Amino acid sequence: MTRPSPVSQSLRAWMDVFMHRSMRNWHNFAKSAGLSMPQFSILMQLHHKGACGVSEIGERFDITNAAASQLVDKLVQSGYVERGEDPSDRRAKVLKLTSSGQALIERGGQERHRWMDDLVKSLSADEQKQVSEALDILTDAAQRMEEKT
Amino acid sequence: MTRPSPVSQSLRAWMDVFMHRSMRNWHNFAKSAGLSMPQFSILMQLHHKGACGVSEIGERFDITNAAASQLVDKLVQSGYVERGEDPSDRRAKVLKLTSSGQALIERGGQERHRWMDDLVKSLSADEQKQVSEALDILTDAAQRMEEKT
DNA sequence: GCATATAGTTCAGCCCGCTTAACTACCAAG
DNA sequence: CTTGGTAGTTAAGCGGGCTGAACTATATGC
Repeated sequence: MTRPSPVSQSLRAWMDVFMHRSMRNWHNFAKSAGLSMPQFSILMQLHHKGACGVSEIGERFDITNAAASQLVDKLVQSGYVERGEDPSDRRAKVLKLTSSGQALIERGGQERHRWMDDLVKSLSADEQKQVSEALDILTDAAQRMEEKT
Repeated sequence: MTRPSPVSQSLRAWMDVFMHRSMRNWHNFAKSAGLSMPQFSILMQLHHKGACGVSEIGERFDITNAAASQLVDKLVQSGYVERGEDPSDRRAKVLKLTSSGQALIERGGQERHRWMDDLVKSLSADEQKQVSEALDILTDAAQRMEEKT
């Protein structure tokens, strides 16, 4: 058992402080929009990764294509997702957020992150710069790791 | 509507990526343990806040006591939670993690930590130092804010 | 052209989470 | 002791997520 590095410890501390609160915000927002968690997760997924097919949804969430198809269908009927044809493969569908879906995700982001603005305001200008740069480094690294999986 | 500062934007970007990843880890781990998300959330709650009664579970997750009672009962039958008597109030129950439940939560924590450690390893030494300092600043600021509320 | 594989849909059926309502057991105040 | 409130359980019923299986339609390799 190797000891975790200082960075890992900082990361864990950060996570422990904020995980619970953010999770609850996220869940409550989905619920208030009349969406189940799986449904909202799909919207998040489309927002993050852009348009994709039904099978990719299934793979991401480790469910069958049947389940993915059914979930997507509900989102289509709710007006949050557009299910278009793929011109290069007439079997495939192209799923993308509608403007309504986009707006929902953005509104969720605003609500979930409002407390972050207050947090940022409590920092000095120098601290803000430092934090900003460091978080960009982390975000880039995390996205690179995500792509590799 | 004021424009978010660069720091806020960095913070939001990071939290988006981080939450997305964390949710998936969490969900997969719960699933692999044969637990639903609500069930696993209750275990997390008990781990974080310690023993409590059934009604407190209901309040935390904004569900009726009936629902809380049913969820808890499943966890008791799975051997993760002990439902004991409260000597000071014979109506109330005292819910706490069994050693098996404790072990499960800790194992879940290790899996999350592994991802973070991998993330840290993908950074240079300079970047690690920078990130570590920044996260400590954030965590301290957050805790100061927590105290004021 | 034909066989096989792939993308997606539909359906029956199951389990789960949740609510309402009815119930037990207990506490606490008059 | 009675009355009213509180902690928790149970049961019926609803809707949601998920699966396996059967199906359509399209793509691809021989």
